[in-house]
Amino acid sequence: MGLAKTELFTAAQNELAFFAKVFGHPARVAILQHLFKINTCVCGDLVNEIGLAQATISQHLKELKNLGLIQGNVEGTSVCYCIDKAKWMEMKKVMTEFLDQDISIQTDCC
Amino acid sequence: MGLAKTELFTAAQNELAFFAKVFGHPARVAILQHLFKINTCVCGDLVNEIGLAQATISQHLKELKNLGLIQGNVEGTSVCYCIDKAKWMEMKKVMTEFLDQDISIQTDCC
DNA sequence: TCGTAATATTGCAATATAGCAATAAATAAA
DNA sequence: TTTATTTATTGCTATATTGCAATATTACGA
Repeated sequence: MGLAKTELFTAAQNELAFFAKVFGHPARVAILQHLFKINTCVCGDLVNEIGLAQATISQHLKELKNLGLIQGNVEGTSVCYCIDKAKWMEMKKVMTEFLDQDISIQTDCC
Repeated sequence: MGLAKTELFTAAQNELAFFAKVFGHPARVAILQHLFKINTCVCGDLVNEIGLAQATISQHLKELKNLGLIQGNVEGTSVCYCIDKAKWMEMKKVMTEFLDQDISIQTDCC
């Protein structure tokens, strides 16, 4: 029904899926990459950088902010966004543990 | 319109989003973890392991297979699934590069 | 105060996703 | 050949997501 049965899974599995979902759209990937590349707060130019409408960018930023991966600081009429490094590290740990689960496996079956 | 404007983004950004999207559901996370944990082909018991209906599991397996992360080998009446290690490594590289982009950043702004 | 600029929110349409019952397909066993 | 077992597919419903135009909000500057 378009609704994941989260109660069937562990908190860790749901958390990982939640993080991964936010990366599941190229616009959010592009936003995060731009924030890292610029290495400073970004006020406004994301709409020009990425070709989507202002309302759409605002929505994607909201999702990233809700997850805690970015922070928004009001500065006059504009809002400056930057990566929340602590949250990024937390997310990275969760993702890396998942990605590295192949390391403990020695044998092959197929 | 429920449709990502992929043409606005680079191939790398779209590829990453494509990989991430498949991890964006706890059932697929659980399936992959089970395959790693068992460390052998899995024939059938995924439906019991995870609490979803057989048709639903089959759909999730199909998505993982389409992406190339798992292989399905027919064995009698059942189909045995296992991780495709080569594809897993390829995916891991793409994801890790994205996750590690914070390493090159020294300063902080906010 | 009024106008301007930047961002957020609302409301809508179109498409995507998740889930499952029912059914189909494939193969092994009797 | 018939039956049982296992997995895939179909068809459907409900919810989620993406995108944008229009509008609201907020704060600065004249």
